[in-house]
Amino acid sequence: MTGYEVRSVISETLGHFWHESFGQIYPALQALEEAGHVRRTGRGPGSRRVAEITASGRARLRELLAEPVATPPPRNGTLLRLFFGTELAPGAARTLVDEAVRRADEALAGFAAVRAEVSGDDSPEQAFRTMTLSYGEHVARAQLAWAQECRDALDTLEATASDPKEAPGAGG
Amino acid sequence: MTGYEVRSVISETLGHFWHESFGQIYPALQALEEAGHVRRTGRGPGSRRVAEITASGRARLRELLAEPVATPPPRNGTLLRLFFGTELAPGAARTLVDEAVRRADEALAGFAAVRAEVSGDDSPEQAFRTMTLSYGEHVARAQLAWAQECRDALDTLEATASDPKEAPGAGG
DNA sequence: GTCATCATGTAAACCGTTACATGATTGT
DNA sequence: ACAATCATGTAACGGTTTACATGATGAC
Repeated sequence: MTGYEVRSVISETLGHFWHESFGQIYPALQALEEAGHVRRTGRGPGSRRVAEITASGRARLRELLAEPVATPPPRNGTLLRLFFGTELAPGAARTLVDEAVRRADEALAGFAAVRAEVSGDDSPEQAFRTMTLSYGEHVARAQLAWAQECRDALDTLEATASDPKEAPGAGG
Repeated sequence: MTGYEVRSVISETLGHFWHESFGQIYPALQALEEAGHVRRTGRGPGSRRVAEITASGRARLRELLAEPVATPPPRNGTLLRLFFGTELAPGAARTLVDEAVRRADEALAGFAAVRAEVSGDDSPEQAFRTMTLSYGEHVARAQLAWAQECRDALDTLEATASDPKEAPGAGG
């Protein structure tokens, strides 16, 4: 694969849970070549340099995969804004929730397409790929359910705000 | 609040979706003071410098909260390792899933404690706080359901690997 | 007295994105 | 011709963590 192809495959196949930019990939490829973890051809047509993993590269991959999972500090911009909901302009909270729905719907549509592609294959590789896919589906569905709950909560909030004396749901 | 307290409140209240380190907080507090967005007392007992938000600070907060939500490129270490499941040592995939279960269980326990604390209050602030809490709960439950699915898939994978001729679930 | 916690700050290191610079190939 | 895409790289910039340095307060 070329560096360019590495990036395509990452965004197409791991896109919903991983990301690498060219600024990471090309220097990494050079370092890996120097370390003997990949072999690269000279420049071919279109300046392409095809890289191939070596035995030591595969060993290094296994080493890295065996390292403990790093859980980076969370930063969820939607929740941060929602937390400060009382400082938001009217309707802004609802917009945030609507955007979350749109993102989750889009994600689910993408996952459905991949599902259709990979179904029928029962190799171990596909089993593992299906697990990562399923994670995305579960989380996206959870986000949709949560968003619906939020919409209801925002309805209640608006109702009580415009009609402070009434108990919510008691009509008016 | 002191910078130290800001950090405590962030990790206690927003901990499941946001994080700030001292290296961010203290320089930020200085910049905010210079910009007139916070007012700070001189050094009190224990060297504490108490900061308070100003009107312009609150305006700035609203400005920042109105900015579009940035969605950083995803990087999920667990899924990355699982994707390369065939390169993993035997049992490593299961360990990853088990760890995910432990993390989700811990998170849910923490959420339950907060739920108990904030229940009964129906102020707008609490409504928004409950939304962020509920997000954590929905996602954590989705992760648990996913993990159970993964365990089943790993069982099937191990069964077919040790007994390649048998159809999965046909007994033997 | 000493330990944990409260408290403030600085600086180096790290990681990663983004913008830039450049050029080949392919389709229209 | 020209645009889109393929392709490789470098460098600046920005945000964050981590480590370090320092000291007060309160509990035991």
